[in-house]
Amino acid sequence: MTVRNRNYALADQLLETLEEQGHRDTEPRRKVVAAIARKNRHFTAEELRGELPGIGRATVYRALKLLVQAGALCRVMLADGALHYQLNDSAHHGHHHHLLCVHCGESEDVQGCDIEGQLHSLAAARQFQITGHWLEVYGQCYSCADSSAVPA
Amino acid sequence: MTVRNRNYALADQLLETLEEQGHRDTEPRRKVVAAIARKNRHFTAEELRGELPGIGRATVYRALKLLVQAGALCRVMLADGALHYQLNDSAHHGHHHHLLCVHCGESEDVQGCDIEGQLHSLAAARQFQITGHWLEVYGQCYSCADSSAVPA
DNA sequence: CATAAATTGATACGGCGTATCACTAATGAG
DNA sequence: CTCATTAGTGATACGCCGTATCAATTTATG
Repeated sequence: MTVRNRNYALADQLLETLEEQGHRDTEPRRKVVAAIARKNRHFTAEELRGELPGIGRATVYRALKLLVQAGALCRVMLADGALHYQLNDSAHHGHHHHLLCVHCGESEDVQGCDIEGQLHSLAAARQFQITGHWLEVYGQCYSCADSSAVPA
Repeated sequence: MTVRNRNYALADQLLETLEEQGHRDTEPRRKVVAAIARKNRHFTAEELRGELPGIGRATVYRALKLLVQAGALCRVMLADGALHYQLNDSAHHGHHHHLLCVHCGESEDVQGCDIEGQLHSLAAARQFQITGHWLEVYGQCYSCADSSAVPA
């Protein structure tokens, strides 16, 4: 499957997700979703908007919100506090975390971590009922750590 | 020690911390620090500012930034995305996390959690070098969970 | 095709933090 | 103590980001 086709398929899938939630299939929405499907890393709302001249700001933000609600996108907080969006791997639609490379911006999903369990046992001791949490992990991915090592 | 005296002592301690960092002891700064010392829960910059009429906005924000840098305050992200500030317990100046009650706003510090260790072993398997992380835990504290239970 | 309902996008607003810059206050040397 | 240096102040304005509003448009559906 070519990149072009993969993106088309993904875009269609995203649109379909929205339709399943009762949202209409509109021309601007199609364009927003297509632009998102082309992304291979996390992005900001404004970045996306810049790629969609002629489409209103509110429309872009609305689409992002709907996709987050539908679970197709997730919000990622970068180390500098900037909010980014990232396509959810279809295998990772549930709750997961990210290893964010502060160097190249790559992110890896973390699924099988037992942080929940640990938090709950910790909270139980204090009779605190956990309803949710937010975790971001920052660092360097393999290739960035490798290339920055031993510059001499 | 009375509450009043405790607050004075804390304010002095905060000012001293700033002076150790090479910052001057100024009248506006003193007032900001005093207002912070009076806080017994997390607060927003604007909330603090509201309590300091006559003091410039920039001054309040600058003081907050300095205190965060000095480790006397920490930034807390609430579940709704609002950034709050919270006095660091002098025993908790190092890295720690919070259990935030979304009901009453109380927060409890979490020190002895092994999340770091867990993250590192997880990252090691992917050759990802962790340099930092951000974790907030949301839920209900004991008294809020208690009072909201069995309303009948 | 006609109607009802959702969507769009221009505009404006609001929150939040920071840059600028002339003015003021604190500090330290003499 | 006095003066010069330097940090700090605060009014203002700016910029980013997200959202409310609302008239006009488009979509879905009977």
